[in-house]
Amino acid sequence: MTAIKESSTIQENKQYALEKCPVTYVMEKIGGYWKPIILYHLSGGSQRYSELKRAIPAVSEKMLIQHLKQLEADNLIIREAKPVVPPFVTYRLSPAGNGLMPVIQAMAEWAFIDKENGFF
Amino acid sequence: MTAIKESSTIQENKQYALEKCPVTYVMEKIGGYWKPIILYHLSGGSQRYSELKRAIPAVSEKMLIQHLKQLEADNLIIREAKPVVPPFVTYRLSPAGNGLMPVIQAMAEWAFIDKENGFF
DNA sequence: ACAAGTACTTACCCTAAAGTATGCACAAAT
DNA sequence: ATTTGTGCATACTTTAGGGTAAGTACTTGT
Repeated sequence: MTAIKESSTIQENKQYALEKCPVTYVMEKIGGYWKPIILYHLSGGSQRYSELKRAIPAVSEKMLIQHLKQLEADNLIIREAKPVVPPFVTYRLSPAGNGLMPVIQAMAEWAFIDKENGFF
Repeated sequence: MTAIKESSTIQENKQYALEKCPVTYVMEKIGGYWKPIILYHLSGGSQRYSELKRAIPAVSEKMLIQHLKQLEADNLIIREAKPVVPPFVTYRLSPAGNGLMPVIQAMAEWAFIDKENGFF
């Protein structure tokens, strides 16, 4: 699963910055490139693993589960597996994950405004 | 300045995803770990380079200028240099950068709520 | 008998991003 | 005369993140 290493200078410094800057705190949780994108795709309701995979073709399977596991560990999403075969696993937002929707929404809105204005 | 390479599989795939997912679009602009943090510190008004440095001690100088240059290139911040010595350079949000404030605000708010609920 | 679909896991490798360190130009202060 | 501060640039190394590929277990469809 390629765990994330914890020590090194940046990790320690981050620890310090965490207490000062709320945005830093958020970046620790959804700072990766893919996490906000995954959360966005879950904003419409629960999705199966394979649905997410198809919805985000740019992400490799490894990255997808890795980030799903991390999001689950951070209590942002909830995994539900039905004990059938073939497997049937769905992911959905937790209450805490739902609390992030204003962030994701704001992102989506800004993207549209930005495109309208031709800033790209 | 260590420029960012453009090609490779992920870049091409991102290109595709860009047209489908607004959040992906946003991540291309402020997806790095530091960018939202920098923007947050500029939300209170213009800051000198050295002020930013002190405000975000966890970031190395290299990362700081690198991201400031990228943010400037993406028209999210504006650099102003007074031709004096020692140099006097300030950074502030551009109109487009200001449009991102709802995102940053939403992040900050979520961080506070999350901490209150003891989700960490 | 074989392929296909599901939700992963694991291993190996490679590269982009970040760390570290140093240099620069110039002026004011000590 | 040396140090201090400013806003960077540049080289050199390390590491974390991601790519690719293969395997697993079990069932349904052909």
